[in-house]
Amino acid sequence: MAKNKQLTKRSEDFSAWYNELIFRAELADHSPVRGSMVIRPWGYAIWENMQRALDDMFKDTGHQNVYFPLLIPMSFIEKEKDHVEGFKPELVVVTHAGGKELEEALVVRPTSETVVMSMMAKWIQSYRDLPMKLNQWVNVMRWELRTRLFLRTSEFLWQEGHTVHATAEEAEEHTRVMLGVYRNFMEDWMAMPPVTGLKSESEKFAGATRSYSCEAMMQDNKALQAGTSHFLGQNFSRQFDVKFQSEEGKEEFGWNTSWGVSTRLLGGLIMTHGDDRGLVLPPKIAPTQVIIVPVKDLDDGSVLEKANSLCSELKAQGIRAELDSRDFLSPGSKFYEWERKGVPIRLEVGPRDLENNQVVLAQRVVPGDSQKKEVLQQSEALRTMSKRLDDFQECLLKKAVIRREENTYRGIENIDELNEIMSGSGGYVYTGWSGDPTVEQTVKERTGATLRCIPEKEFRSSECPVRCIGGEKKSEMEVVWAKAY
RNA sequence: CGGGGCGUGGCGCAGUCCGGUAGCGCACCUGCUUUGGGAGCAGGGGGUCCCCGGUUCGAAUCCGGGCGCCCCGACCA
Repeated sequence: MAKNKQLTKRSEDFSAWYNELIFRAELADHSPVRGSMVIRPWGYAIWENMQRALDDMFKDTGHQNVYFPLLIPMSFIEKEKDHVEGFKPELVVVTHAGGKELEEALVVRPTSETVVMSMMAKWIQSYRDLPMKLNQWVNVMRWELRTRLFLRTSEFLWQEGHTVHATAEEAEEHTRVMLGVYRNFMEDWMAMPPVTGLKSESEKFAGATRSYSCEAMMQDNKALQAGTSHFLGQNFSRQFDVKFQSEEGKEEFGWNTSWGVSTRLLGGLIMTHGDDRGLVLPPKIAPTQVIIVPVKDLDDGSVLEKANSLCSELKAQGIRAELDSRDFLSPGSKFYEWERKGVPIRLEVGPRDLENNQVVLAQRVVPGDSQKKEVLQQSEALRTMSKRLDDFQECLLKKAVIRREENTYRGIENIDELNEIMSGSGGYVYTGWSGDPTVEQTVKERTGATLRCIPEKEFRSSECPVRCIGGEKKSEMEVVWAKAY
């Protein structure tokens, strides 16, 4: 009977598992408009926790939040040549308003570099106004032919940071600082360890001089580009006249950066930690960290009373605890529901526990994946809860790092070998590369893998490969290949 | 945009070949009994069968046209 209540297994059909999980965990739903989604309360609560953590990190690195309008004049988008070419196919354009055709079409923002720069040009006079570091939390729209909840929808939520600096060095440095912020956030909060590095010319942001990215490995061994940080050079400054007077009194163009992460991170979260029973949430971003389920209340209501007091005591410790007091569901059905939704720890309280001052504790994930419940003294449960949540968080990160390393291949020297890995289990493959874009193209065509990034030093192999994967030339750098979302 | 599949209570489907009272599971509502891993019994509510047209005494079913969604490819956070 419980058969159709179970998720499709990851091993059977990863993609079906992903979709089902989103519906069953009540994270999101399809909207009436093709390709866009509704984020439901549980999914949005997770996003809010992520936003809060990121926002604090942005503030700590000297940024201020702003809001720029949804509509951007078409002419703005067209100013930067590469930018317009990159975005043109995805633009949603407003041509009519107030019952009349507009004189100039307006674009629903696909990203806001152009409008932000146009305003910054007005606000910046001298080097004393620099650096200017702004961020906004907004929705953006890019018309997509093929969409998937969280991973690729026509409208999505994100933050976009935009900064102006007096020197190229400072801007480049800031680009990397923000890449680091993203990486720390993904590791410390989401337990989703990315490989970070530089994008190749063909993969970089439309309009950027250089793009850096965080590439997180999903459980199907595909890479998810989970955050990007761009050094824009003076490309936008020159088009939008972002000028300042330097200390020496000279007029100069500002140097820009932009960087963003989106609700796509939620897709990454699902595919990093989710299992065949449902979502698994890192405690730090879980809307509910501990769910308390009362089992069979007594006539005097003492079970519910005890459950309630445990909940208050956990809350007093700053733990996000909730009591599930719904009386029309059986305890078992609640267990499944909260597991599906990924709550890290569950406490069960019943008449038996009342007598012995104990409580039954079940963790969503435990080392070794056993599903054993523990019986604890109530005092001990209260005393150790915070540490358990920390350990849980740490355990998820460790598991994810191990999984990434187990599916990483080094010392691969030719396309055939790479192809063999890609047509099998997949994963991250490190090889040498001459820097020749035709090699990149060939690899893509023959293996389905794309050049994810030129990794930062700490990810590189101890010995740099000597041969380019293309075979003919010498290797100039080490790169990471993977199939990608 | 090319290839494939599907549109039937909220969800998942059967019924379509061979036209004849619109069904099943889950969910939902009411009551009683239950409650330590998806409760049981009894009763109940809910459908323009994607849309438009045609054939027919009669269409979910046959014919014509349209629309939508999903999957697979090229483009993308």
